[in-house]
Amino acid sequence: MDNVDSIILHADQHCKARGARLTIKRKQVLTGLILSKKALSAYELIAFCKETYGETIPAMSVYRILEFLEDQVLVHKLNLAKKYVACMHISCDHAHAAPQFLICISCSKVKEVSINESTISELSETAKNAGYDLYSRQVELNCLCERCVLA
Amino acid sequence: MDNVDSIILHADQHCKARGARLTIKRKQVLTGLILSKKALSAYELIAFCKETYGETIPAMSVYRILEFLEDQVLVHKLNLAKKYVACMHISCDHAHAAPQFLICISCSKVKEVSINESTISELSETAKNAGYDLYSRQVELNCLCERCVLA
DNA sequence: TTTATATATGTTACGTTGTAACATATCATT
DNA sequence: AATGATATGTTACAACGTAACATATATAAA
Repeated sequence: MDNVDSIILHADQHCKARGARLTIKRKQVLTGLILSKKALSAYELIAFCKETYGETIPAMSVYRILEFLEDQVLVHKLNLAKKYVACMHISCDHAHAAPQFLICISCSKVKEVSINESTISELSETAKNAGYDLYSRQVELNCLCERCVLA
Repeated sequence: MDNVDSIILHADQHCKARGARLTIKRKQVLTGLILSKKALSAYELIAFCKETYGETIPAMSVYRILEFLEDQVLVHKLNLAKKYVACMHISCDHAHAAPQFLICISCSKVKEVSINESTISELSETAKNAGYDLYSRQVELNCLCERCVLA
């Protein structure tokens, strides 16, 4: 899988272009998320770095690294699941529509899809009418994936 | 505010009709949520019961009580905020549409509104097309309320 | 190159949310 | 009063997350 390497390289350039640095530890954490088929918690990422690189990154650092990766839009935080996923647009440079995250509550598999503009504006309108402003256009939904819905 | 008492009485009858018991401690916790202008955490409810009734309810019990109240659809759990609110339909018996919770991330004020059937089915369709089944029709959105959006 | 400055990471010590496993108390019925 | 079901208490802990302060590493300027 040197596909990962090319994604990392791309992310590296993306950071440089924004005047930010994708350090080794940041790359390690990001690699964990890219390789994972599911959302991972901060502590699962700590375990990954330990197993894969022999690095013991303290929790505080991992949270800081995840925050950095979020700021670079390389990673999304799933507040519902308290886990993290690599952005599905990490390799394509195009802009990001409002994301809808489908999170399997059984296996943590996550799919990031774009929300219809009409849907997000309906949600936003409904909120507006109630006197609330959407803080984020990210919608997270607890689901069951195809596999888990059978089990 | 004997309005609260009448709500509690109503909830009591609602539970009885379902063969469940609204005990004193359950009433105390529910009262806390009814009186509160905002979503409360389990530990905030423990503090409320301590202050208001002199009861020190252990965390384990409060979580069990909240689960009971959820089962009776008297209370909703806001997974995004890790807090709880009284159901806004607690006094009216009519059925519950898919709820959309607007949560102020600054002050925890929450408004529960019904989602347009079209909106929820769009979300559900999008999920379906991606191979996911919605586990719940509850949508939670981080917002800023009118007051906090100014500050 | 060395110094200064900003950026990144490490350390310690906690706070919050939540639960497993087991014990006891309270209620409803015979 | 005895029994069985329901409700609550106790202890001990796990996971998530951060504040405050210390150190290391990179980058730019002298």
